[in-house]
Parts: sequence; structure tokens; C-alpha cells
Amino acid sequence: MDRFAEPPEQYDPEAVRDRVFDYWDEVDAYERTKAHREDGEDFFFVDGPPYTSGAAHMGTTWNKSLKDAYIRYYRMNGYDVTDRPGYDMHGLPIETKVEERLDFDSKQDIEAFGVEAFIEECKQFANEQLEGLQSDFQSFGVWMDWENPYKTVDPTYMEAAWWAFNRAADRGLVEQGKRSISQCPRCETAIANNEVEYEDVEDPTVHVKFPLAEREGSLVIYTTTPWTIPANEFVAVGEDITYQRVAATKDGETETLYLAEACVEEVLKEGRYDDYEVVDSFPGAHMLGWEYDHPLAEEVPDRPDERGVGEVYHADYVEAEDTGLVHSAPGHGDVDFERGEELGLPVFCPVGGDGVYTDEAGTYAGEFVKDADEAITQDLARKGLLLASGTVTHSYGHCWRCDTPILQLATDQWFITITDVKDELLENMEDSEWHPQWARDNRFRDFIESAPDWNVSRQRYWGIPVPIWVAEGTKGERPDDRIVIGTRDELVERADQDLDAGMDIHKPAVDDVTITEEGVTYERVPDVFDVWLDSSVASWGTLDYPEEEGDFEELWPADLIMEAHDQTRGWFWSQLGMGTAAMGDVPYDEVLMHGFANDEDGRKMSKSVGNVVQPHEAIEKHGADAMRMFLLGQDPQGEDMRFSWDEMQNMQRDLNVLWNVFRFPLPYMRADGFDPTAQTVDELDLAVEDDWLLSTLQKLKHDTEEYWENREQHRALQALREFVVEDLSRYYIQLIRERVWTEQAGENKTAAYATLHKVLREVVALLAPYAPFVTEEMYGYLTGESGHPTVHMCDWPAIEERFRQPALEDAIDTARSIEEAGNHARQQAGRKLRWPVARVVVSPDSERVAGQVDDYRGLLADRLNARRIEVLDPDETFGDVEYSAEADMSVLGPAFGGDAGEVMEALNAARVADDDLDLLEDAVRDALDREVQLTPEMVEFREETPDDVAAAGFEGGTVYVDTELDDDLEAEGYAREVVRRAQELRKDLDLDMEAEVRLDVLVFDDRVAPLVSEREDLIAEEVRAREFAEVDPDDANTAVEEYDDVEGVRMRLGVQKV
RNA sequence: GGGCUAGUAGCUCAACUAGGUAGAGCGCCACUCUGAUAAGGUGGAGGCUUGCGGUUCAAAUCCGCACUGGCCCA
Repeated sequence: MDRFAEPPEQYDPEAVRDRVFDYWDEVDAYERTKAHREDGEDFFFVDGPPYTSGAAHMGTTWNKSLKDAYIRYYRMNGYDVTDRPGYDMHGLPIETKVEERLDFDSKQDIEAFGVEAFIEECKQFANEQLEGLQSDFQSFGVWMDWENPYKTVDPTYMEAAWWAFNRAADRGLVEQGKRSISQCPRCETAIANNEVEYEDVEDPTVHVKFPLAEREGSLVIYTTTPWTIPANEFVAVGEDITYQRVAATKDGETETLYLAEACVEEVLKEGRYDDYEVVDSFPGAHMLGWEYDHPLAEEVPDRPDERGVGEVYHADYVEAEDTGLVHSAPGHGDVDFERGEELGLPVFCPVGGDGVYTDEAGTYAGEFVKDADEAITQDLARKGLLLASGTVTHSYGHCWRCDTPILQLATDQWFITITDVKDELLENMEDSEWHPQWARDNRFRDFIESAPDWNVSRQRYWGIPVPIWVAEGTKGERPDDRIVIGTRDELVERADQDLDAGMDIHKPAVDDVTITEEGVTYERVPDVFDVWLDSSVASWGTLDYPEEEGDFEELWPADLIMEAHDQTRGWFWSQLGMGTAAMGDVPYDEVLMHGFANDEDGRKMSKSVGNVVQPHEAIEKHGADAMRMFLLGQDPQGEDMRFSWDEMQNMQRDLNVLWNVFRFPLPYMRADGFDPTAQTVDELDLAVEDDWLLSTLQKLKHDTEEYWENREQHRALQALREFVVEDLSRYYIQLIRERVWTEQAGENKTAAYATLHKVLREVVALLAPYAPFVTEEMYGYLTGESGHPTVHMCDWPAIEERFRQPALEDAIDTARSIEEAGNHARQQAGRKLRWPVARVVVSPDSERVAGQVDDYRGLLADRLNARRIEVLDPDETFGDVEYSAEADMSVLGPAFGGDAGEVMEALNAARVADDDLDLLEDAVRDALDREVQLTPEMVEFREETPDDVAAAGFEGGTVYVDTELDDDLEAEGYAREVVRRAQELRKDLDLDMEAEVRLDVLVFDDRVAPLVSEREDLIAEEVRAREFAEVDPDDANTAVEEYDDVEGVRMRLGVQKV
């Protein structure tokens, strides 16, 4: 791109993006940027792999934008950043999608179809989804290593999981055992708790009487899962809860029931008893050890009947609700299971993985459990044990993929016994720095403390095969008789079959592999890993470890990871767990935890509600840069984002302002042959505004850097936008316009070019991580061949102390607020800025402000279009002014206590002739009808505007604008009115900036006409009028216009090109 | 049901960590400007700071409860 070439007049985001994509391709921008930092210090970023089902939504887009921005930031700071993207491609969600595609209903369908073919389908599906995600991410400018993503389905990656699992096994953290797990009977596999979705459903309820064995009466239990009653092994009570023995009467018959006191009335009502009498009251502790008869003893003859089963025990999970007596089946519920383990009870689960009762369930064998609810209820009723039955609507867990109600079953699973290393987990957690920190210290810690052992086995197909081989026929029940394979090489070496180390290690390829050692043959456990285990090894999997060792040695652990807050229980946790189990360390040093993308009302975006905004819609509407700026303008530390079209539009508007700012000087620079490499701010004599802008730029760099380092890139963006819009566009550009328009070349003009050029170049660099497209294009125009091929190769702009001038910044601040006050005063007086005023008087509050005004008189006179600026002494007053006072509540409050409010009001309302405390006290006394003691600290006096002068206050004093006119001022005022209108005509004629014209000015006012004539020189220069003469109205290059009221005067103007 | 987190102008957010008359940007209205012009300037309207209680002379801020959203857990 040619330096200072003419950029398009309009900022068109889509066109910019198209051009930049082409440009990036053309110059290999990404590759060169990476190569540029090859020798830099390493920065190991790890991408949390998105799951490959579905497209990128606003949340993923936010996440990837953040990652991209921080990667760019670190690159600009000289780091060699690891930027390998990852994809999470195994697991049940994909299996169920593929099953849907193939119209399968069950595992039998898969087996019939063939496991190998099914795996192939899954692989294909995941790859298709991956392609979609890749192009989504690229569409908004994310620069990661798209050629070489890590995929959890690559054998190299899968090996990383095997390796880690093997390490955990070596540490004694892998065991097989029964656990109560959530089972999806359709998918026929255990699913993770976080894969359980809760929804409201209607379920049967039963109140059942468990007849006591050695005493009269029955325990009353309540459950919504009658199908678990066959597996009942004990009844739990709370030791400290009060229970009652009641004699309940129905139809003239009386029976004895045991219930928690709090539940008696309601339960008996449910059971439609006519009356009852409380016979006895006692704590649950009295009931411990009571024995009862299993209510379905005859129907389920094979249930365990050993000592200890069928008794009452205490359990912490009991509360005085329902009946206060809890039916407990260790073969099902997880708390029941845990308590059962403690009590040394057997685990009895007469239900298969498909939810069908096994032979152990006696008469119910062969029936699907949920279907058996009714038969069981009827059996209980027939036996006189059903106290009541009904239905209830409550939230119940469902499989998140296929929406089947889950079952709690105790089954054989493989576990990583995380609970054995809980202290280590907590210690390791402390080694990671989190933004925000509360997420680590509250949420994450709580989760770790309550985390159960990790069930890593799944009875499915599309996953990393569990690398455990157990002695034939032992089903893994003999812990010492098993082999855990850590690498493919190891498998090749030990396998009975002839294998190739490059083989795919998915099912079914490894299923038939056997290992025979010392006369024992081992066969593989058929399970695959829980998909959460896949991504848990990403910090080394992304480095191809253990296959490749070099990067791992150099880089691990990750310097930074960033994901949304759902990953606290997901990836942040699984990595900590696996890192600790396998390496004894947390695999990341720093976590940036961001929030979720909600809709404009703060609600979750969901397809069913129809409030989803697709990233591509946002890109089409406002451009990828504006979308990224919106996303990156959000607080990334734990806060959810509210999507806002409005805000995104603001971003686009700001980019438009920047575009205009950047475009403005280019034609002048080009025309004057400005050379930014030779003519620099260090060598030129800078004007005060140049010094100021450069100083302000240093402050900006200081602030933005601090924000980025604190992971508050949104604040950095805010500061940057403010600089561009307020300081650069609204102030600096306005100030230098005259300098730039001057025709003669000169150092003054060149200094403005050099300043603007430097500032723009740095602003563009600071903005590059947010808006990679538009900054690229601007950078190209600014630097041409002399810069890097891409803005993204730039160094992060460093703070240059030599430009810092805090006193100047402060003074200009004052000048700007005086200017603002002056404009205000002018507006009130009806005197537009185009008309000069004789004088502006500044009455400063302090010597400091007085000095500042004195130093920058010229600037102020120029900005306020005043012939002269007068400065009063701080204690001097301007004409007849009154004073008001403003209360300082922090002093007033403590002094007056409860009266502070009314004293404040009286104080604020008072008007006094002088800034004198006694006068003020008098005024307040009059208002409140009592004496008050004021001190100077309590109030600040303020001058009140006199009626006859246009005045306005500013932070450090008051500005008075003297609006009285004389001939000289009027002459210039009218002359400028002529100039402005003549310019408009020039524009109508579409004349070049350089074009000269003939100007015809007719003023229909005898007093004003000669005044205007006096200023023909001024007019001629401004309008590039070569002569004042009549114009030919018929000429195509002529524009004539008549104006009825130019500040009370009629005039006609004609412009003709010569 | 439990934990964490948030609720401030029409919208996006500051002020909350050390209690002292609630601010900005955008939007809206009026006026204005016109050599960056889908810009710029000046002014204005707009808030019982989600609600209810408490602590305090004084609460957006501290405490409790409730309501609403979000995430996680059950």
C-alpha cells in the first residue's frame, strides 16, 4: 500500500474486512507475525477446546475474541505465544447426534450397524462440525494455528490421556468399584452429574408401611421411586429428630405407626385416617437398631438378608420432612450408597444398565423399572402396606442428550480416586492465580472440597478406550491383576498380536488386543473414558506429549487459560484433577474466568425463547471489528454480558470517528511530501498542543498497559476510545486545522504532521488487538513500505517518559474547561463562535489556575475567538457579583448531626453580597430562625452570574464573555458569514481545494456593506477568491445564492470558477 | 432446595474495597455549527440506586429478609 494514498471516504467495515483478508493472504501476515516473535520469550497459552457439535454462538465468539486479543497483546509485547486451537470431539453428545442421523434407538442398533462403522460416522460428524467452527472463528479475525489444531480424536492426543491415566494408576489413584452413578437407560451408560439436566416431571408417590419385626406397628416411609423399594436395605432416621408413635384409626380399626413429629398430621391426612392419638414421643436415637420386615420379601426372594440389613440407622441426610424416615437403597441413591458403605452393608442393585430388572428382582425381573412402579404399588396395596399413593410434580434428572429420565444405579465403574489427594488438590489450587479471585476462593474451593471420586468409565463407543487390561475372567475385581497401558509403543510391545504403533486406537481396534504375561492372559475393559477426561489432559496433549518431549519440557504448565464460569466445574476442575493425579501439579498458572453471553434483557440466549443473536448477524450489521470491540469492551472477570446492539453501534461510530481522524491529514501530508521517517517529533519544534497530545498519549499508554496486565482489557478500550474521540478528534484535530491548511510549508505544519502521524501509529497499534482489520488498513496507509507488513507485528507502544508533561496536561484541562464555559456563555448571550468578541475575562479561584490561563492566553483567545484574554487575581471580583455557597457534607454532617440536611439546604439557597462567612451565617439564621456556627471548611463560595454579562463557571473559576460589539468586530463577523456561505457555494460547485474563484458580494445594508468591504482581504484568502467582481449566472461553473437574513442583513453571493 | 454472583437514567456502565448532596457515554428533545460532515458544539428532560426492614447524625455503599436474572450443585 502506498503511504498516504487516498483511503475510501466512508468507513465500510465489510469492505475493509474483505480487503484485509486478501491482504493477509497475500503477505502471509499471520505466519510472518509468528516468525517475527520466534526468538521471543515463551508464552504458553492453552486453548480450552470447544465441543464439536453445533456452530459458534455469541459466548464462544466472546471467548475466542478474548483469547485472540490476549494472544495479540502478548505477541506485541515480544512473546512467542503458543496458539494451537483445540477441539473436543469425543463423547456421548456426538454419539447421540449420529444415532439420530442414522435413526437408531439403542445400543443394539449400533452393534448391528457395526462399531467400526459407527466410530467412522462419529469421526466424520465431528470433523464436519470442526470445519464449521474453524471458519466461524476465522471470520472475525482470530489468529490461531488453524492449520494444525489439536483434536482429541488424534491417536497422539489420545495417547496423552493414556499416559496420564497410567501415571495416576502408578500413584495408586485408579480403582474399580461400585458407585452409585447416574445412568441413562437409553444410552446405557453412566453419565456425569453435570450432564444431568433437571426438569419438572410428574412421578408417582407412595407412603409405605414397613412392618416392624419385633414390636408392634410400622415405620412409614415416603418415596417417589417405588421401583427402588425392592433394593431397600435399611431405613434412616435422624438421631436428634423427634419421632412419635401414634395410634391411628381408620374404619374402626387402629394401627400403630412411627413418624417424625413434624410429619404426623399431614401424613395421616394423606392416609385418610379418621383419627389418631399420639402415644409416645422420643428422639430418633431410640429407634436405632430396630428391625423390620422387607415389604416385598416374597416378591424379591434373592435380596440380601444378612445381618445388619433391614434395620434402622441414623443418617445425616434425614430431615423432618415427608415422614422423617428414609427408605434407603445403597444399590441406587448415592447418599444411600455412601451410608451403606459406612455401615458395611452389601450393595444390592437388581437393575441392569438398560433399566430393566435382573433376575435378582424376583417377580419383577425383565420389566423396565419405571414401568414396574405400578405393579409394585399394587403389590404393596394388596399386602396392606400402602398407606397412601398419589403423584407429584418435581424436578427430576434427565439425560442432557436424549432427555431420558436417569436412574441412580450402583454399578461397576473405574474411578480416579481424587478424594485420596484432596489436600494436594487444594494446595495446587492455591498455586494458580485467578481473575476474579473470588471464583477460586469460593466456588472452586467449595467444589474441590465436596468433589467425589471421578468416575471415568463410560459404557459407550465414541471415546478414548480405557487402557486397562484385566486378567481374563476376573472382570477387574482383582486390583493387582491388571495392566494399565501408558503409550502406544508400550501396547505394541506387550500385546499378543502384531500391532503397528501408528494404529488408530479407537474402538474396536483395541478391543480384541490381549496381553499374556507370566501365563496369565489379560483382556481389555470394554469401556471408554468420560469425555471430560479428554480435555483434562489438554495442557500436555496440545504439545503432543508424550509423543514429543521437547515442548513439554520447555513450556509446561500453561501460563494462561481463559474460559467461561461454567468451566469452574468443568475444564478448570478436570485439569486440576488430572494434573494433580498425573503430575502432582496444577497445569495452569493463571485463569481468566469470564461470564456468559446473555440477551439484551439479561436472559440466557436460547433457541426456544428465540432470543439468540448469531455472531454472523452482528458482523453483517456492524462489522467484525465493532463486534469484537463490543465483546472485548465487556468486563472479562466473571460478569455475564448483556448483548447490546446499541453498544455495538457505538463501537462502529467510534471507529468511524477514528477513520475520519486518520483520513483527514493524509491529503495534506501527501501534498507536502511529508516523510515520517525523517521528520520526527524529536527533531521538530513542537507547538504546545503537540506537546500536550504526546504527553496525553503517554498517560494513555500507561493506563492501558496497567489495565491489560490486570486482565481488564475493557478498561483499556474505554480509555483508548476516550482518547480518540475526546482528545484526538474533538480537540487536537480542531486545534491544528489552521496549521494544516496553511499553504506554505513550514516547521509549524510539519510538527503537526509528525505529531499526528506518531499518535495515529501508536493508537492504531493499541487498538490492533481489538479491531485487527481496520487497524491493519490504517497502519498500511500510515506507514506504506516503511513499516512492518502487518500492524500485528508492531511492538506494543512503550511509554516515553521524555514526552510526559503533567503540568501541561493539567493546564490544558483548565483551558478546555474555560473554553467550554466560554462557549456556554456565548450561547447564552446569543453570540456564535464565528463572531469575535472584544474580551474574555477569566476569574480564577487560585494562583495555579491564574498562572495556567496566563501561560495559554494565545490558545484561549484563538479557541474562544476573543481579541484579548484578561485574567483577574484570585481575590479580585468582576463587577457586581453575588455569592452563593455550596455545602461540604463531609464536614457539615458530623458537625450538625440530624440537622445537617436542613442546614445544607439553607446554605445552598442563600445569596450574599460577599464571600464572607458572617454574611452567610446571617442568611442561614434568617432561613432557619436560629443561630448556626459555620467554619470555612464547611462551605465553598461561588460567584453568581450578573445579569448584564454573559458568564459561566468552570471547575477553577468563572469565565465572563464581554459581548459588546464595535465596527471592527462586526466587520469581521459579517466577513466570516460571507466566507462561510461562499465556502458552501464552492462546495456546491464541487471545486477542488486549490481552485480559485471570482466572488460577487452584494450586501443590501448601507451600514454593513462598507464593513464587509473593509475585510475583502480576509475573505479573499479564505475563499481563494482571485477577484471581487460580477459573476456570470449562466456559466456552469457559477453558483449564486440570495440570503434573507444574515444576522439581520440581506445579501447575495455569487461564486464563479476562474 | 443449597452455594456463588449481579440488580444504579430508555440502553451500556462508573461511584460500593475506607458511608457524606448519585456521574459518564450513547439515545431522546431544543438550539447551534458546517474546509473530518452518516462528524462537531451548547443546553435540557430523564433516578423513591429492585423491594422491605435494620445499623447510623447520615446508606447506592454496611447488615438481614424478599423478589428478579445468571452460573454451578442437588
